[in-house]
Amino acid sequence: MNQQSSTPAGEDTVREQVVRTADRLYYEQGILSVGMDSVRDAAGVSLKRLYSLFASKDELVVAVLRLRQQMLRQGLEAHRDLATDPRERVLSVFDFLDRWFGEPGFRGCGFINAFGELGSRSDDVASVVRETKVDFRTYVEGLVREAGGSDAVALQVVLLAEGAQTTAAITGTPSLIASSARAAAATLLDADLAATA
Amino acid sequence: MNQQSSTPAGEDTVREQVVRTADRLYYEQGILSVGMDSVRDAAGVSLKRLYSLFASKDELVVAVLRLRQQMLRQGLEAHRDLATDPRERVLSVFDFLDRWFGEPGFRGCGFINAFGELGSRSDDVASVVRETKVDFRTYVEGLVREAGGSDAVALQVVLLAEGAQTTAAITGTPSLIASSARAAAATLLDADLAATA
DNA sequence: GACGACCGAGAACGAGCGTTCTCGCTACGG
DNA sequence: CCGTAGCGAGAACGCTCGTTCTCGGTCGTC
Repeated sequence: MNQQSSTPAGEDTVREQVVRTADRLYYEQGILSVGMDSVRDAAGVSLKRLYSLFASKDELVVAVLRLRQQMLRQGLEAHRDLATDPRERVLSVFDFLDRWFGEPGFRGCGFINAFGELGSRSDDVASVVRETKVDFRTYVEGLVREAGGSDAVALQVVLLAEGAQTTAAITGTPSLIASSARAAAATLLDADLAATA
Repeated sequence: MNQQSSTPAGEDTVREQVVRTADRLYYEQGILSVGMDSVRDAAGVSLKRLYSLFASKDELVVAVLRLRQQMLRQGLEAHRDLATDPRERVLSVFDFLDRWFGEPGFRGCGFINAFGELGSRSDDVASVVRETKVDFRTYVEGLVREAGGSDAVALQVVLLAEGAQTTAAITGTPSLIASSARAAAATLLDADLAATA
């Protein structure tokens, strides 16, 4: 009990801690394989407290996905901000993916996994996943526009990124996948710029 | 009882009928949401018979995925054989996808869905999915080679196809996705041919 | 110092489901 | 005509897991 708790800030911290713990377990083992008991044990809170923070497992899952969405966004933006050239800023998406794929414990896109596990059972989960994918597409469209590209090529870049994630997850040998997708995106972007010029 | 049964051929037919029925239910509702009872009801066989044909649900799932792999292959080849130009034969992959995405009840790639649901629980299922994806990649590499393209561009075509499936499944609005991926593949293939020429 | 509200730990409950068991019928062989 | 093997229908069992309940202790308050 190293938490003073009982302050509103303490509550927020506990909630965040639970979400982070659940995210890790869910991503490692799959959402359906991780029961509330496991979350309780790993997060060190009681079931009662768990259910006072989240009315149901569904709500916890949604909170986890929202956190993950936020972290995804931050990772993308961090890599984007390393580049100044608009073309490079588009391609930074694949640098981010490359780095991610190489991390130990990479198990594919958490949103796609969640959709596969729960998409047909929970409308809330399906909505959050869809929302995230729309966000990602909008993000890429922004970068591509700044590079002078069309929304059509932005969609193609999105398809490459999604395909890279799926393929990296399933084959388990993601070494060349992100760089291959990056090269494809560069070719498509350059062709689009040449065509609309 | 319109089956004379007791002949080996009859057994095969029953088995096939069960696999087909399970495939439909699994694809529509997700594998985890369909119990053996539902398969029994829909296929019109007893549980005993079900378990005499398949030792476990896992075995049934693997059989379903193998059937689906076969049907996928046949669909791809049917579209491929409509074209004679090697470049068009590569792009026929996306004509197949376009047609598939437009079908009522399209719910994404059954293998990716199965992997999301069971990949972390059943090694057999994970293996079959991986195997299918490797097969697909090999198939595309064959087509691309005949068009004079490299394996590198073949991988890029695969990434586009995978990304199209994922995106079409999650957004639920697959109208422009396959044609967009097709155009991207054409651009990449042409660029590769020009580069290696 | 006593009382009451709160909270953690874990038991308990109920539903879903994979798998097996039981029972009764049917059909075939002697 | 009888016995028996096989099979279909569905009950039953055991496990998992989401959710709720119970019990005991603790801490703040009068």
